[in-house]
Amino acid sequence: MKEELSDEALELIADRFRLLGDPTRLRILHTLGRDEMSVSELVAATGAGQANISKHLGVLLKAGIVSRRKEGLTANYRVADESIFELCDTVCTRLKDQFEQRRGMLTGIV
Amino acid sequence: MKEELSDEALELIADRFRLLGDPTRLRILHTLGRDEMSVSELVAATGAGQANISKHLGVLLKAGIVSRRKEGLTANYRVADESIFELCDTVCTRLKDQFEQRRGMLTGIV
DNA sequence: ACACTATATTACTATATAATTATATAGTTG
DNA sequence: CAACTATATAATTATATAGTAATATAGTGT
Repeated sequence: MKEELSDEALELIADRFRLLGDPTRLRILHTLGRDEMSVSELVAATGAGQANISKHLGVLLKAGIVSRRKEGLTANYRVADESIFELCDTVCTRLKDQFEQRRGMLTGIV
Repeated sequence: MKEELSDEALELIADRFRLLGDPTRLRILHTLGRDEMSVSELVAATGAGQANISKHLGVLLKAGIVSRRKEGLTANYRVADESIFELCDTVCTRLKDQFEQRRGMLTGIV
């Protein structure tokens, strides 16, 4: 039996994928890794603008992918949803396989 | 040691996530499931326009997520990259957990 | 050859959103 | 309180892309 997925459910899932479909957000998440970092640390580490980083962090926070801990003036973020690492690993592995396979299609020609 | 991910690598991974970040494409993939279907079958099953389905299938094909088998006039597609099911399951499970957790935050108030 | 059908492509419109600049907010220090 | 700092927000611009209508392409049957 195939479950019926409603349009709303598909929207929710698509939203989550779209969230991960931005290089700057992936850069933020990869830079954070398992550590906690402040906005300015992320700005320094990624080279992106402060407003841009703040906005992306806001998006990730609202989606529950990161958590925020305020401490005085600084805001410290950390990855709250570790499943994103699994997702990225799956995608990365699959992409490597795919390139390997496509490379294989061309060997023996030259 | 944390691997350094280049901007190009992040782009590739983000591209893949962005590909999955569209409800219509998710609908197509979910409708396909493990079966092979023609474009017109997909059009009928999803309710989307023919041109739209064709375009999305083209995108998915170029990305290697589906494969195409032409048979006379009809084009039959099937999911070629089963890892997408794993990705969707992971996201879906995580979203459910998240909603359950957020629901828990509100219980006992009313 | 002609009509018909299935799919792909093109051109267009509308919408979403990433990046940036400027500004607001709020905590800190003198 | 004034100056300073860190972060967030608003407004703007530019770009990407989803959906659609029209058309092209190509296989099928008469």
